[in-house]
Amino acid sequence: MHLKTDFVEKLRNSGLRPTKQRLKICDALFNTNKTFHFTINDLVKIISERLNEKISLATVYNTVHAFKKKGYLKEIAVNSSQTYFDTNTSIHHHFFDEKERKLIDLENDDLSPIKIIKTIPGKKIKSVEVLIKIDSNN
Amino acid sequence: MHLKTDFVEKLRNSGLRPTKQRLKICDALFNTNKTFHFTINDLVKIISERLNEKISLATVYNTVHAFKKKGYLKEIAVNSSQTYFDTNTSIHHHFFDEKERKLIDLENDDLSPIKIIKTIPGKKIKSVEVLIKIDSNN
DNA sequence: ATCCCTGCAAACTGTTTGCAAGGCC
DNA sequence: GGCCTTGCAAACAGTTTGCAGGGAT
Repeated sequence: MHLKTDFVEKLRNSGLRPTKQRLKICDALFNTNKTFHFTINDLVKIISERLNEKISLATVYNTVHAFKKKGYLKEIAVNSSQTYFDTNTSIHHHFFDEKERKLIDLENDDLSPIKIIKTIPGKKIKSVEVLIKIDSNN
Repeated sequence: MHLKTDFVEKLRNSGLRPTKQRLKICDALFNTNKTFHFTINDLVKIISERLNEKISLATVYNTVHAFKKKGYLKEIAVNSSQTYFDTNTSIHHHFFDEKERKLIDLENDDLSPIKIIKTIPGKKIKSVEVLIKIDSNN
């Protein structure tokens, strides 16, 4: 588990002031061993329900974007109605459960390696994302 | 190239009435040998600029969704700010040029085959999408 | 003291919906 | 005639922005 002082340092090191709100958001996002996936809405709910705190929506957006820019969060393209974020910033891929509207990590071994043969002149690859949509059997 | 009567039949066969608006949209989307990628906005522009026609936004949305439901269009998850559609409904993957905001098809040979080892109990795979974001070299 | 950050409300973008008028069968 | 479709405007959801007050350094 992480200590509050870790977060303070983490923020300071990235040039972000360790405000009360940002520390709460760190607490909600990173104070766990496992990575997780969330929308802004999820995060607001977690903050208000689990941490019993109220942080302005604008601040949550600001902070999530700041964290993304600093590389602490990754954005996942799922569909156009909601933006999903992932606390696991390493290269990995996802299942998306359409019914539950939830992302599930794929480990490296869960997928054959992806080799891209085609290249586009003057362009370089920035990211490779595999999204596997799943649904109930019935 | 397609004849107008082809579109009339196509629509009728899928239980959609061949209205003037839908035929125009067919004309804009399918009257070409090559597949293409578009947002609703792109489509509205094409209709008004190239075909010199004005179709209500609601109708464009209705029609695109109807075509998608009938399997004539595929939706591509790129990011959360805009929905992209593809007239190529076969299984294939994409580059997304972040600067140009444009999709580029990958042919089957352009990518190593994707094997998914992991399974989720009670769930089946509905689709597999690979999105490769690219950007300028400099 | 300075500059950054927060919170509120208003604004904005892309999309959906309700409903009356019109078009297809 | 009956039902489907269109078009407009209003509504809506998620996100962004402007700005005044508050907090960190």
